[in-house]
Amino acid sequence: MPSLMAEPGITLKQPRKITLVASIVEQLVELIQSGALKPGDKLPSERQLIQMLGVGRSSVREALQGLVMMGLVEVRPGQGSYVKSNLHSFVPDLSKPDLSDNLLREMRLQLIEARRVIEVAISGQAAARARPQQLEQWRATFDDYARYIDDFSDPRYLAAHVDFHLSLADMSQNPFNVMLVNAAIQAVPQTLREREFRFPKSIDLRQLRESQVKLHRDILDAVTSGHREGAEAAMQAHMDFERDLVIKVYPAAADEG
Amino acid sequence: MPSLMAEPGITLKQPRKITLVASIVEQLVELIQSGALKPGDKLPSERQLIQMLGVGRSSVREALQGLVMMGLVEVRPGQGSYVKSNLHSFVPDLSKPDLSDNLLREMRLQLIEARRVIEVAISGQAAARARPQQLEQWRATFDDYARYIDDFSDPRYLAAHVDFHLSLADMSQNPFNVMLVNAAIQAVPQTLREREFRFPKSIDLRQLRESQVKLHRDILDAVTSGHREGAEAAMQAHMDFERDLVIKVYPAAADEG
DNA sequence: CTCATGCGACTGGTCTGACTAGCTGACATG
DNA sequence: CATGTCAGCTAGTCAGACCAGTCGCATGAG
Repeated sequence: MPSLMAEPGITLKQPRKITLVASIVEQLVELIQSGALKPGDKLPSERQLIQMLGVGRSSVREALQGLVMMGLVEVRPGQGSYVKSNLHSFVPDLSKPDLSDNLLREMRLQLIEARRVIEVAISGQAAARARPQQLEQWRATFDDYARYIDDFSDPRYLAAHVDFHLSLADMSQNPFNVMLVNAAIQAVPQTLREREFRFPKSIDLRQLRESQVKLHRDILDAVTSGHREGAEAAMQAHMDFERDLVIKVYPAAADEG
Repeated sequence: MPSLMAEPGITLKQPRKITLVASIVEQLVELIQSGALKPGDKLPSERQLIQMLGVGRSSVREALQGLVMMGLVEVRPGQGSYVKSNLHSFVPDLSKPDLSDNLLREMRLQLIEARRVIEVAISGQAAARARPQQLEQWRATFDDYARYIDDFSDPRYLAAHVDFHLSLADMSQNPFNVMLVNAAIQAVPQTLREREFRFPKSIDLRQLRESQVKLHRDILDAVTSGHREGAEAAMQAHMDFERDLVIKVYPAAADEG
């Protein structure tokens, strides 16, 4: 049989194989996010879900268990499963293609606003507390970040970028900061990952990359040199840049009630 | 048969009923938190776990699914389950009784430090953005908080306290803030919940409660009146108080390397 | 000897059916 | 009308079966 190796010029994407349970979780989360299931609502019983979904009970139960762990759902034995009633705001799914550009823009700005608060503070704390060995390793992470930035979808780039911010939080010597940054990063899934970047022509990609590398290098240098205020300012600049980028890429629409 | 109703002077606590799955999750989380299972380590296979635990496979699988949702574990079909390798710092479990008082003190101070950053910013934003109807509902939450504070372990008190901070985040009109506050609160489990409060005699409990109610009322008033700086200052004061309380309750030990 | 093949023993993924325990509401009984 | 009972729901758990990947090792072809 002919070899499949080294076929030139073709790239195959491995098919999105998803587990049954994950797909059930996905559907239920979407129902909650979309508001079809409101806080306090009763979910269909397990037996009903089995029939509606055409799957086994174990799959349904594992999916529900997942929702419980996410804090979205509460099960009451003998009664049923309910959407948690004290769900305040639920973070919208940025990956949903039917999100209007306006809403998407809004979400990204909100996320940047929230991240700014914690990242700036963390940056300052890291500048004051980072250990030499951590700084050394962090620089290597930055090098990876800069090396792979040419392809925004390169997993190595994405991993290095996430690692850059997580390591910074780690250097603040406060594990709860790591937790918070991690939570925030989890909320950026499709913004950085699968979603295609469709920049307007007015954006010079090469210059964009250079700016971003510079902004990160500034953070690196400021934190490394131990200047608290400088580190905070550098992170502010990074966040300002991201905010302005979102504003440029998603120009404000004309509507608005 | 004699009536059980209206027996005066007795209070019954409902027994802590826990689900099998929850107990398995608890055990595994503890193994990871304690470091017995390190990032990248392979968990026992499902079949091994059911023998070790003496439970059915569905229980084990649901527990694992929970760990996956918590982001602690990753399952690779055909290979096994593994502790996620990119766990940077893992938030220590404040409920473990074998944590030294020193470490416990440290953890609480760190959590307060992290919360201070986000809560202060959120408080200011909420002051500027809260909607009248939200403020009205928030006041009701505060009333509950103040009403039930006499018993720190009363679920209604705990729920109201959590709700107070979540609602504040909600009023900042940024869902990601709610997410972050929620994450932080999740990290305070045993600090506020099951762990018994053992205050030194030097602490006047009645005065403590009064102070805490006042601090929260100050936040409520400042946010309600829309004074951004005042709201931030009130939250600062709240966090300062909590920090000082920890310092008082857990006096610094003499050791330290 | 080298390396590919293929088999067997593992892994998790899913389904089924059965049984328990707890909740709820209707209905019969006093 | 109040009370207690019971039938029909609910989730919790278990056991066993089968599938589909993965991995390692023995075996056989080159």
